[in-house]
Amino acid sequence: MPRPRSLTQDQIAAAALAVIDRDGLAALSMRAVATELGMSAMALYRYVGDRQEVEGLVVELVLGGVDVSPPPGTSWRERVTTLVGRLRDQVGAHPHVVPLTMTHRHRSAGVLRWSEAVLGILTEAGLAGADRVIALRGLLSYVIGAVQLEHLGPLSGAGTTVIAGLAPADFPYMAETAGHARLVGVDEEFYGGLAIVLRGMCDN
Amino acid sequence: MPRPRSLTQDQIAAAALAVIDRDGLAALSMRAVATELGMSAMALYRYVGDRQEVEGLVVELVLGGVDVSPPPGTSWRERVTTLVGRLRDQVGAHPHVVPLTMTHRHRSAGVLRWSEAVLGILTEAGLAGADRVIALRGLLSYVIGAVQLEHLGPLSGAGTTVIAGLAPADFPYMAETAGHARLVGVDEEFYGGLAIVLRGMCDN
DNA sequence: CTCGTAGGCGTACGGCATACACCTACGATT
DNA sequence: AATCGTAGGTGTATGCCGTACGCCTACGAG
Repeated sequence: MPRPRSLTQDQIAAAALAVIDRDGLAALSMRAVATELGMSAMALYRYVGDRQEVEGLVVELVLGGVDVSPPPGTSWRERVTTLVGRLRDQVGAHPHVVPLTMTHRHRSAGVLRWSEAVLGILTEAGLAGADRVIALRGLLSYVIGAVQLEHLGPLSGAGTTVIAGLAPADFPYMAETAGHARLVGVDEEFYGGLAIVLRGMCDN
Repeated sequence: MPRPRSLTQDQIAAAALAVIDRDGLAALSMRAVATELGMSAMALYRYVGDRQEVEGLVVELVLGGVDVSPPPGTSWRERVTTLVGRLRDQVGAHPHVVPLTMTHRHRSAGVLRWSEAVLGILTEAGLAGADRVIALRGLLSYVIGAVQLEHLGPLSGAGTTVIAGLAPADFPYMAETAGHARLVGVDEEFYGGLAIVLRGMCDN
């Protein structure tokens, strides 16, 4: 009966994501999102309960965009690798939202869809019961950790600074490893780690 | 010559951790830490540059407390498992700091010491070069992800809410897995996933 | 005993999330 | 076509936050 809505939650999510992509996560505020939409800050509260909900919408926008259709691939490992890679790419396209993805991951329907797809493949691989639970959880753990390691890692080489200022002689393995690490590309590292997890998951 | 310092960075870290443990991460503020120490907020700035540095000190306090002395154990897998378990326990003792550990992990000398110890064991296991880089990174990814999954998971069952409100029929595997998941304890889940990673890391 | 240094504090500013009261645009009803 | 109740949008205000700045003063070296 009354005045119709002029905004959708998707538009709010898109505006918030635009702010984050452009100005960084620290710049995300109700005021900034409202400005992005050409409205007053308080108008947003007709559509969301609070700032946390906006963050949740952003995560859903990013994670919900992952294609979970059955991927091609001869082996189940290849297919899981494809799904994992798609998730990684989607997050990688918006690196600033990484810290949000963990705090809000559990509320995302997108993650649920993705997990469902992965579970289907794991089932085909012969996993069931507790083994399958642990395998999914292990895989999810690896992906979450690896994405973070990749995107909120050194952050302008601060990590190297710590190493350098801390008597390299006391950390012979780390020093040597750092040398090798520079030769290993981020993709190789990510998919290499993934291969480890998939290899350990079951025998066939 | 002048007035001596009355505070150490450790005391600041301990005070901040006390605030976090008692009132949650959201309650961490310069004012709260200062009150905890019986000082004015601005007095803290004689010891730290900004709030981020306080957060870093907290992370270092938590992560630096991990015992990295060579653990007993017959196989290298058992020894790595011990080190990983110690790290998990330390974080588990202060669950509210979990979100901080990722943002500040790369600046922590404690993580460096831990990594060094793990690298030593991996080397004994016969790993070297790029393989060892990838193995360490994979292990770290798993630990980071698993700890997060464990501690900022459902958060009062919000995750289950999403599943329940989203047509369980569309997620047959998830529904079935949720049933099994309830029977798998958090420890079993964590160490089961870890075993997967360790199994896939090398052959011997 | 004196004095320079640096510790500690009070105040203030700009920005944040958001509660609340208000005005008003609008579609359903007459 | 006129009316009216509802709900959208806004302005204002409150109480937090981090932190810049300038002051006072406790202190140890001389």
